[in-house]
Amino acid sequence: MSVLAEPGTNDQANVPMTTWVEVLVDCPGAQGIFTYRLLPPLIVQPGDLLSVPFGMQQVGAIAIRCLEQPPADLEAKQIRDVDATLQSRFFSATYWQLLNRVADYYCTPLMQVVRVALPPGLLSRSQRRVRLVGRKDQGERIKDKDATSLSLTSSPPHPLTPAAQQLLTLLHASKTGDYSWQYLQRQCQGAYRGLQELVKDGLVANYLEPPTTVRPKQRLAVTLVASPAPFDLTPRQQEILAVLRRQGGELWLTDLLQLCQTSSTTLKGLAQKGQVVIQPREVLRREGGPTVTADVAKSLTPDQAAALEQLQALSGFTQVLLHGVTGSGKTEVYLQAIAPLLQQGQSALVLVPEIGLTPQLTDRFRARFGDRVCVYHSALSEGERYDTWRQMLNGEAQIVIGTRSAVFAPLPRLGLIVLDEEHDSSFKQDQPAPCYHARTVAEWRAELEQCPLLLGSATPSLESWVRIRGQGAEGRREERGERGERGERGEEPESTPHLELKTQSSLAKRHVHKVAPSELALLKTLPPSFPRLFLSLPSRVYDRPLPPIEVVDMRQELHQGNRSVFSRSLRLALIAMKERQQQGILFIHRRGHSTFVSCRSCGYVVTCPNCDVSMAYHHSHTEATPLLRCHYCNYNRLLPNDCPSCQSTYFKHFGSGTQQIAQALTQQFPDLRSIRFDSDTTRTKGAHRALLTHFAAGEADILVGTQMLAKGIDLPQVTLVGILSADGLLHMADYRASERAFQTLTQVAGRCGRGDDPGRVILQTYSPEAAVIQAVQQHAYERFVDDELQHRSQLHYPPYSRLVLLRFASTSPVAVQQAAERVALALADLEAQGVERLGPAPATILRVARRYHWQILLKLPLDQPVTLPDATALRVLCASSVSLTIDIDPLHLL
DNA sequence: AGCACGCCGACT
DNA sequence: GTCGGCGTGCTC
Repeated sequence: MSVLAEPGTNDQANVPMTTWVEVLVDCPGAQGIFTYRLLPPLIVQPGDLLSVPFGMQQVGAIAIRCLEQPPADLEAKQIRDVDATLQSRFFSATYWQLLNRVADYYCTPLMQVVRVALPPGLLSRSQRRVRLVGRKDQGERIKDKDATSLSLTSSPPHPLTPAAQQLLTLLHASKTGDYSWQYLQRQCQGAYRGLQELVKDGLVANYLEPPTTVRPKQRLAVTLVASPAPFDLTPRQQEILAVLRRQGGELWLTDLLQLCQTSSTTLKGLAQKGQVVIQPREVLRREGGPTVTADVAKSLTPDQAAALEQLQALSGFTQVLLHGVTGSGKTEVYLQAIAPLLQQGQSALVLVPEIGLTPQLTDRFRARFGDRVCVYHSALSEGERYDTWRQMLNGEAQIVIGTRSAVFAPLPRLGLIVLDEEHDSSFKQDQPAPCYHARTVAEWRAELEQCPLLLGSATPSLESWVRIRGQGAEGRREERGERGERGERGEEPESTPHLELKTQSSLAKRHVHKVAPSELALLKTLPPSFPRLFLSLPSRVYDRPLPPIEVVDMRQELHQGNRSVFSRSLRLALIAMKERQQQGILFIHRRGHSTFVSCRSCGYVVTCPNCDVSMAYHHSHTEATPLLRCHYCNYNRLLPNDCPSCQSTYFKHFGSGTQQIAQALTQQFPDLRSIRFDSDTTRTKGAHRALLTHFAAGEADILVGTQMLAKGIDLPQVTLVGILSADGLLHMADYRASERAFQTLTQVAGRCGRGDDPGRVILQTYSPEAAVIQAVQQHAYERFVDDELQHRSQLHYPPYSRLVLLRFASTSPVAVQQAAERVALALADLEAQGVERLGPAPATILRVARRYHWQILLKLPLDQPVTLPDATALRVLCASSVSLTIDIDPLHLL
């Protein structure tokens, strides 16, 4: 029983008789609008997701506009029929505006944005497959006289070419005698010719598998029907009815079968006699977290109470920055801000950097709000994601906790969006387009939905800081970008559900095969003035102090003869910690064992065959086979015994990673038990939670890990944090290196002293005089921000400019370079508009996974509009082997 | 994205 | 001469 309206069930009478529909198809390179015909039983409205035939295949599409007449410029025979409705009525007017804005700003075709907004699998396409004909198990046995020709051993009408033979062998090897055409093409040279031959001989069939869309999961339920008992019931049947009655009259078929030890035939008999009804029911696949004990609102500190009060006084769109030091109880503020909304029937969206890292946050929400909390992230199975998404459409107020893609969750009546740890860079997508930042999208969404956006962090990003607090301590510069007119976007007339959905620019120019705007419209928009609010939680709950941070100069350690990775301070602190039966955290910047392996004799360094990087040494325990792993493409190889270059046996590894530290720890502190917490040990589903649970249960004394430790985990027993070396973070060739270092170090330091026992932090470094280290030590966020903003402003980096990164990639080193140079030429006249161009230049790591990378970085001024060439126009300049990605507001300039 | 149609090098 | 490579172009 679907909770969603079926197409055309409600106001059918109001809908004009439309028999044609204009759609956007899910096919890269097929931008623009296509018209389809609707055959009578189908009724479609703008925003419905459809399945349509397109060329040779079957693809997903979105209805944009309904027509009462076929377009004049198309012949009737050119128009094909809509195949089916996949999902009806899910784009509200504001939601549609949001998607358009994202597509527009990030220079992405609208359909790509729709794709990230939908659960995966909803828009699937048909697949070309090849299968053996006449296999016994396929019940398609061919007449006897032909049977000999089907056997692999006997000869077909004529000898097969090698390609055909190879295909046949492949197919015979498969259990089903069936492969996707794509797979066969990869496996076999000249596959196309071979296939034609085999099809002609009738040995294989080439067919199109229809799209397999995710659907609601159905289970058979057995329901008792009140009816006079007939006389012919067997004792077994009577028994079953009795069981069913005792269980409340309704059970899942499988449960009933198990309970009664009976067969479905027996049940069918009962159904035939009208005693029960067996019918499919929709079930929700939901990720069932562990059951948590309910809790109630905690009493608030004065700071928390003040923040909450101001939050609750808000109405409409306001951007709020909640700057709360580590351990200041931001989560409790979120929880109490959401509680009344829920009671008023409003929903809330909570975005977190990585859901696996914060099982505790999810647990707290579940404890407070029970099953009105849903999690939504990419680690869910396709079915779970689909069901959760679909359930949001049913209109019940709820809370969704999710990672960046959840910013598109179709929640009804949004009352609040929370972005926790808003400084975290995983809110930015940098792999497939659209390269969106969830914070940016959340801002638009909050504006469109007229609700507050709450950004929370102990170390806010400079962008958010400047946006909400203004230009910095001395009212810096000429107040760039602060006095823009209000963006016109918010004032667009809202389309009503029965009107067409507007795509920003496409409808006017049908058959111009571009939906992309002719310029990067966003870049012309100055930051509009908007309501904003700054909230601060300057101290920890229960007046717990922030942990003192002791900076240890590792150069001094070395001078005084300590060559260990543990300074004397850290060593003593570890021993003291163990004595007091407390727990600690050791932070290392790098996973694996050591950074690279090289030959002492000739200097040869083992590098990845696919990428221009050295391979990392991985050695989990003494008996394990040592491996070399590329951290860029995950290529693995065995550690060679001797140098591949000079055959010397002096092979040594340099630098230290989590594995090595964990080993050193067990060597030097045999009674300290440690758990490694990095992306190697947490790769599997639920591993985060499991490791944290073990640690919390006291099964280890020390958690050894990487960046992951910095992400909001709350472990009250931890009293010691050791930062093995801060230097790896400091010396990154990136304008954000300082900001990131400050954030990571502050966050890691903030993991201790969250319980009743005070904490302490030992920060080891070779550059104790670095400004970042000083600022971290003194918990001086604002001073750090002011200094950093000075630098950014001098160098015209964000937030005093906006960056656009053009990334070129290709397997051909020549083609990428040419493409980058040609595009650079095309961008030459931007200088007149005040744009700074850096590059074209080879990327820091030229080759990753066998692809060569070049890039161009543009710095756009904030105070003057810029018109960039159209994205598709730039792509035309590149050879077809070159892919061009446009990354707006990139975070990583690798 | 697929898949077709259409133009140039190594084979019968 | 043809076969068979894959470089452009279209899909309502």
